[in-house]
Amino acid sequence: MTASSAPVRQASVRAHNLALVLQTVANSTDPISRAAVAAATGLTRATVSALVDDLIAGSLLTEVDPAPRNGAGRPAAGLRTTPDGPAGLGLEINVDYRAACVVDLTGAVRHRLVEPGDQRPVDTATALAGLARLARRARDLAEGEGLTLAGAALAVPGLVAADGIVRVAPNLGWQDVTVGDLVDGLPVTVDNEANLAALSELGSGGLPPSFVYISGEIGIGAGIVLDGALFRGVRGWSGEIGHIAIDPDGPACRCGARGCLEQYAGQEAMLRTAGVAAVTDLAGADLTVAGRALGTAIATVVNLLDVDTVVLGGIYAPLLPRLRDAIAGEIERRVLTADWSPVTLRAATFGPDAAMRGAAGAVIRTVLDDPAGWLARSRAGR
Amino acid sequence: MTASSAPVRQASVRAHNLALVLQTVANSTDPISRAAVAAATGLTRATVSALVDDLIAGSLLTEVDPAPRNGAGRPAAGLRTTPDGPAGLGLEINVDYRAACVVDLTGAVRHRLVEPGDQRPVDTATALAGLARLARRARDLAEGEGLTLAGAALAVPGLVAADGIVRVAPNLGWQDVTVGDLVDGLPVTVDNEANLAALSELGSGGLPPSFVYISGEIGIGAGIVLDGALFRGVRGWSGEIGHIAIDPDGPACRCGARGCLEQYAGQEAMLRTAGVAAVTDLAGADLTVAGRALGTAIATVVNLLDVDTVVLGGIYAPLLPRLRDAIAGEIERRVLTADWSPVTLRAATFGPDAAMRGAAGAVIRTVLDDPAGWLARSRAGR
DNA sequence: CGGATTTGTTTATTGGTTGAATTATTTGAG
DNA sequence: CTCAAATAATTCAACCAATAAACAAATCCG
Repeated sequence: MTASSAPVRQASVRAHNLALVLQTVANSTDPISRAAVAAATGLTRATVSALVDDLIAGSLLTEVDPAPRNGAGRPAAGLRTTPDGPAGLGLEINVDYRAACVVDLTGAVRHRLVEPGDQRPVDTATALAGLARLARRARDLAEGEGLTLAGAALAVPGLVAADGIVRVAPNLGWQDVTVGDLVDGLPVTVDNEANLAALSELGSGGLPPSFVYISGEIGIGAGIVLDGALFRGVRGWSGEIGHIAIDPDGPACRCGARGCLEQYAGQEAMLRTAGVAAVTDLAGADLTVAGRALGTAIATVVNLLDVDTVVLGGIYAPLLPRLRDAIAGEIERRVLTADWSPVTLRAATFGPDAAMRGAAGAVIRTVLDDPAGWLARSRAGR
Repeated sequence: MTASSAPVRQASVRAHNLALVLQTVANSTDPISRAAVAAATGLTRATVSALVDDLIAGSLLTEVDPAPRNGAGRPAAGLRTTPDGPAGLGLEINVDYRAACVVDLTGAVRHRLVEPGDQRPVDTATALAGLARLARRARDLAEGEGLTLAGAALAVPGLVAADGIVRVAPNLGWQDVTVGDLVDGLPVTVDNEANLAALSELGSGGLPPSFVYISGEIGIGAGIVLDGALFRGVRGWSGEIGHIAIDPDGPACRCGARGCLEQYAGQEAMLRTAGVAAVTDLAGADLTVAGRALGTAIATVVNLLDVDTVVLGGIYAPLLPRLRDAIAGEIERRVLTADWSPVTLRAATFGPDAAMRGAAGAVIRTVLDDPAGWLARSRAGR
């Protein structure tokens, strides 16, 4: 059944159009008038006005001075998303730091807290307690500025099941961890680091609605974005690109198989191959082996999913100039359709903050996607 | 922007609920009452009655004797999709035959025409003319029974761009072919054979909403179904699994690369490895090499997409018993999450007719997905 | 035979968009 | 300086579709 098996009533019409108007305003770089929103969406000006009234009353939009216009006519009132409305709390825990940030509806990062420190020796409960402390600090900062947190999202370097339980995060030593209540009462969703980083790239603009983000860290993960939405797979662990087979008889991998991509293009493999100790030293090294393996893997992804853009993040982003030729060569050779449709390789725009920003962005996206729900919840007092 | 950038008016509400009711009836095995539809959809009985009236007037539904029920109460009137309403024309052209079938709204195959014969020596125009002749014969048969063709779909063993142009079908010798008007005025969509075969499996029921169908013919293709819908990729050529790399230094492939899956598990490679001449002889051969390669490829797909069901079609379907161990072994070894979430391997239920049936099914699916549009078009006379 | 029960229809109400008319505010021409 | 033209936003009656509740129809069971 394709017709999303839920009945539609008039209230859903309003909910949909409310989201449509809000997103039209949010996606516009300049302040935009009600009339322009009407033209962009296909709704009438009357309807847009009514919807905008609701959004302003619920402090999701504000009127600002419009972009100056020339010619006759009554000047428009500009609309923008409010910086004072709901905000998203983005959290990240990784091998050598934990971090939090608060992003408002306009997309601006209002606060950013980073606590370096090896998280590995710490046991899970202590790690979660530290994360909760950090999250509460961020919440206090946000509420001190009059922001209302709409929720929190946590980026984890591991496999996260659809129900939010962390099945395994090898580099943190986590196994079957339920994150639970970090900040009293605030709903927390948990997701894979690469997935959330992909979302942050999507939000950065300038990318097509379908692309694959590849995150190079100790492990290698991919966030798959199809038609503007994250593709999580049936159970939540799509994008495990680090363990696709490059050579069936290649070196043994910690996963038990042989010749996984990670054994060629993972951080440790690259350091070993280059014979250097620090990631920064890779900038001068010969990365052909890693680049070809990565290119083979990307060719596989493109053959399967027919995406035309691949974003390289994590340690790959700064190394892309040295990796590009080897990757592009394999794509050229192995992608069946490379002749008609070139594949664009891009370095990620956000550095190490990508996952954390994506997490915060995922929260504000829930508001942008369902403003009616948010208005109802915030009217119900909270 | 996620809110599918189209405004919603009242008419869209009706269109959506019309589709919801129609699909609820279509998905029910037994005749179903208006009250049961209301219970299943969450609409009120009054609304369902009004919608059903429209669907009956437009001859998409008919009243039939209900499934017998015990207990008190007024007996229900049963609802079924009509066998006399719109029908879909499914077409297929392949290396050694062309075929057509007509499927009605109930899913029954009303007519089936197969013309064996090598299509390769024939030039494109002649091949299309032959296809058009076949299609018109099928149409005449359908119209002779009072059916109205809602459209046609053509399955092609090759790469089909989103605009319906066949970029290349190597085994037919086609290149940049526009199919155009086969049956005067009837809209024809063109799609890849594996994609349409996957749709026919989806329609057969008993499958989860997300799975991958792998078609083994001369080439190897995959149809990717995510959440009940075919995933076609950005430009239309997703699922090119035949050319993902199994061994970067393997045998040269006709695509120019080395070690593609097709060189291990394609029909010709399997015959060569087994040292037999006919596909039927493979049933007694050792297929470990092909099975392991296929298993490696499937493991890659599962790692990337996190699907839990893989359907094997084409020549793989009858060979699955001999392939299964090798495939399952590679999946076990290479799928990171194999421990928690087993991958189900299935043989396809439809044999060589799969693509053709899927094509016809794709047409009737357009009616099931948008009955309002169909009613408007058929009211406008046609 | 009559109450209970379930199906299906009728009718008034509600909610949300539309379209036309109206008001508001500017530019520019005479 | 005033008035017409132009553009923005609001108001209001009309319309459409779903809902809720009452009602009619048809059966079962005691």
